[in-house]
Amino acid sequence: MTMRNGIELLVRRVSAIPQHSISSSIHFLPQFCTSSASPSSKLFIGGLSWSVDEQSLKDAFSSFGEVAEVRIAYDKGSGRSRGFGFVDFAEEGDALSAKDAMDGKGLLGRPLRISFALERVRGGPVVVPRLGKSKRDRERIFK
DNA sequence: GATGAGCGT
Repeated sequence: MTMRNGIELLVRRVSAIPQHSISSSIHFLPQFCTSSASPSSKLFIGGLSWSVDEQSLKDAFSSFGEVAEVRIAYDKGSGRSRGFGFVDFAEEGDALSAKDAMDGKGLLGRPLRISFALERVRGGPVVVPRLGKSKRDRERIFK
């Protein structure tokens, strides 16, 4: 568990909690909830044409830097594209410039919707911690 | 031969 993984996990847990009920010490968190500001080398690519495959997606982004991984979400049954995918860059800066340059731009006639990818959760359902009113209870979510 | 926001077989 890296520090950032821990923080992102924490963000996903507290994002469902009304902000006014949370201590002021974590009011900075919403900036991580906005996909546009989340620092990552992996991009979520939405708005893909059904006919875009992983090879053409990689070709469309490889001019911005070394592409470490490309995935397209396919329907389990039919095998058709679900219209979104992921592009992971070796360098975070390349991911940012690719996002800035390609977000809203067309690929095969469809405008791309690009944001930074959420961390894929490899466990079960996320458990939302129950917050109390005491300071000690609030600090429990940092463990 | 379909569909159009979303976060991955």
